[in-house]
Amino acid sequence: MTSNFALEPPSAPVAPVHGPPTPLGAHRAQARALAAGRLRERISGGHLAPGTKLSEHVIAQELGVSRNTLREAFTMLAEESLVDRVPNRGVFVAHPTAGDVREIYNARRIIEPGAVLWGSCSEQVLTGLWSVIEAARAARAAGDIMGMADANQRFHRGLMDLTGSDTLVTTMDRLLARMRLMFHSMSTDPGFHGDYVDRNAELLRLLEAGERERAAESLREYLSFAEAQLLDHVE
Amino acid sequence: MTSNFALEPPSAPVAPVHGPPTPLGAHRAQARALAAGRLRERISGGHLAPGTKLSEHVIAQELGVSRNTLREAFTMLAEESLVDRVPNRGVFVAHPTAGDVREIYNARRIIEPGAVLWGSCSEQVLTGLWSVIEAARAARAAGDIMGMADANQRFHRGLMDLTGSDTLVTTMDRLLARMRLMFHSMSTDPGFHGDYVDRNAELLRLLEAGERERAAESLREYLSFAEAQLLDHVE
DNA sequence: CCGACGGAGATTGTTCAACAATTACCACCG
DNA sequence: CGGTGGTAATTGTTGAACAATCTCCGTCGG
Repeated sequence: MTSNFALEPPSAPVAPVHGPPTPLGAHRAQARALAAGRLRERISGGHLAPGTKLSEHVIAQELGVSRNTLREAFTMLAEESLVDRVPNRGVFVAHPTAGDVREIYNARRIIEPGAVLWGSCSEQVLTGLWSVIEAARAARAAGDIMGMADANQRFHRGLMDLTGSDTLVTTMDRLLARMRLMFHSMSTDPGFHGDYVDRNAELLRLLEAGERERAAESLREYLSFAEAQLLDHVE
Repeated sequence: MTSNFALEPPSAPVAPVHGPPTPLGAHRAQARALAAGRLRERISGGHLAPGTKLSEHVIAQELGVSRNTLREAFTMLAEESLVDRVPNRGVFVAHPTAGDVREIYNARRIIEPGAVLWGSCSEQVLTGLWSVIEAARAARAAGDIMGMADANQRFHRGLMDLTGSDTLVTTMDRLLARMRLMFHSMSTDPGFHGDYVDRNAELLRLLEAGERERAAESLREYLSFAEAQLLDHVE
């Protein structure tokens, strides 16, 4: 049980070692990532309700992977806060509470206005954002609630492209994935994503006009409003 | 090989299931978290140089865990970007490039000034930050380079407490952990963390005085300066 | 001398089977 | 009706096994 873990030579704490020569081929099936992806889809898609227990034996069989591989997938999803791991009890689809809503919006109220205020507005990113607005309008015209919600999430994710940081894009992706968990319990609510489209468009207009402070402040209000609306539905 | 994955009933996509009854005891040893923690220490502490290959067989033996458990730990560390996983080649201690430096600072230039500009300055957080400044000054007086670097990191981590968001605190923790990987290659540089102490103190003074915009802008300049300095050393 | 070729050995990706510890379920009993 | 005990199921972890892949090294040909 006493593991010394003496990998490095005592005389030279930082040994000069050459890293991964070249990140080449990656053909062999990566069961872990595939399993995690399948579960992610199911969870984000609302096919697995929050709180659902994910039995190792059952899911492993359904996904066609071994229990060990599935456990690695669970480890990934747990790090993404998509599932909760309760020791000796199992893995459960995350069940966001009111506290989680506040937590998520506390984060969004920093990074989204930050991206708007300090990001770099490349032509490419802006046109991308406008195309998302267009998709949202089309969805609204078609009365496609799911499409509106989806476009709204893509818009906020797209804001992170202003930062040029993969870290922030990933952080936002995970935040939005957690939000999706809640949406599926209330997506039937008519007009829930109603005027978001116009507010997003207005935000983008301000941003393009160089009125960043106004855009950021507007976004912060928007987020607080959305948070309050969400908290109402979570009680 | 064809896995249907038909857990949920087709008629009721969102099945009502009760979540984890109560997140109670957690006594049984969690080898995975312990192994990940040990490795995290070794990596962040600079005892494992960037690029070092982490052999499953060797590390598993040294940590006293099975190869499967170690793999779960690797999965955690990979999600934290502390190690790189190269398919069929192995796991390597992350080796930040110049691009990674830019990536990290692009993120920090958003969330840190965001926290300063929009966070809530509770008395508790402010005194905490002042105590970190104090520790930094003590370290500087003692000529303790490591202590200064450590206090500097604790300061920037402490800024995230202004946001009240665990997500952002965790994000910053991971960014700083990646930064540490680079520092160990250059920590001997005299005066590398020299005037950071005073700049942090000035930042905190501005924040306390309610001059948030000035504080945020000052922090952004500071971060760009640090980034440039770091990029010099990475070539 | 140098580079292509090839094969043996080591390492990773994944699975399976097993066991102790813990939990869940349920019948029994006061 | 509530506590109690026991059995079955589940999780945490291990060890061994196997195919696929990579690494290394010696050989051969130019």
